[in-house]
Amino acid sequence: MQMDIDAIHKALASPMRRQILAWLKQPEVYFSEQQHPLSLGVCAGLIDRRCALSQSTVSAHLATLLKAGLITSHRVGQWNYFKRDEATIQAFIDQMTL
Amino acid sequence: MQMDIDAIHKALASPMRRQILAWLKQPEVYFSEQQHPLSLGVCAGLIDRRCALSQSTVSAHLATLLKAGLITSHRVGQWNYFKRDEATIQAFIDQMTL
DNA sequence: CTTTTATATCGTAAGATGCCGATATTGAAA
DNA sequence: TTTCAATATCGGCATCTTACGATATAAAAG
Repeated sequence: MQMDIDAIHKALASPMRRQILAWLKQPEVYFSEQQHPLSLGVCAGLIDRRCALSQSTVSAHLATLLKAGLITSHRVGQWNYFKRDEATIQAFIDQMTL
Repeated sequence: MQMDIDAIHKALASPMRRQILAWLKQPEVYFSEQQHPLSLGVCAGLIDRRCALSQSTVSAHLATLLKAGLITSHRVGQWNYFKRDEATIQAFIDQMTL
């Protein structure tokens, strides 16, 4: 599995992005209000609401996490669902000898 | 053990700093030319030479790693020796659930 | 004391990042 | 086909980061 180690480290350098990743780890805790099944992921709007930031800024953070491969996105109708990419996350931790 | 998780992530966001940490993992491989015992650490000048960067820039990178607690420094005469702080590094990896 | 060597710090410029509001896009609904 | 809702993208600032050369500091050497 090839990863962009540098993109991942840079993505993780932001507290907000680490927070988003943490929230996505327990969607049933942090996003229980979502109408659609959480198995799809969490839609951008709900993540927005948790961050005290503008919609455009949160969208950019999600794009950064996505480009790093730490999350995946899945569009359904007008919603875009995001979830952790556990395979990439685990692979990153495993190779992370430091 | 309290760590500045954010400072560590930010320190690791630079490829050059990750490279320095990697070199320091095997000083006998990368800094065998050092006259003084490697058990002291590796002196700044030798690290300088490995990086294709100015002395002042490398000094700043070392300061960043130091502030994050990823390395320690030890001055002896006119030299400043740096070595990895394995305890902090390991503690960081351990808490790194992501 | 003066000079040399090793390293840190300062001032600065270029580029990257983070944030915003405004606008574009996409799909659903009326 | 107009409108609405969800999200992405754009343009613009402000701040942070990285790099440099120049200078300061500290210790050793002469």
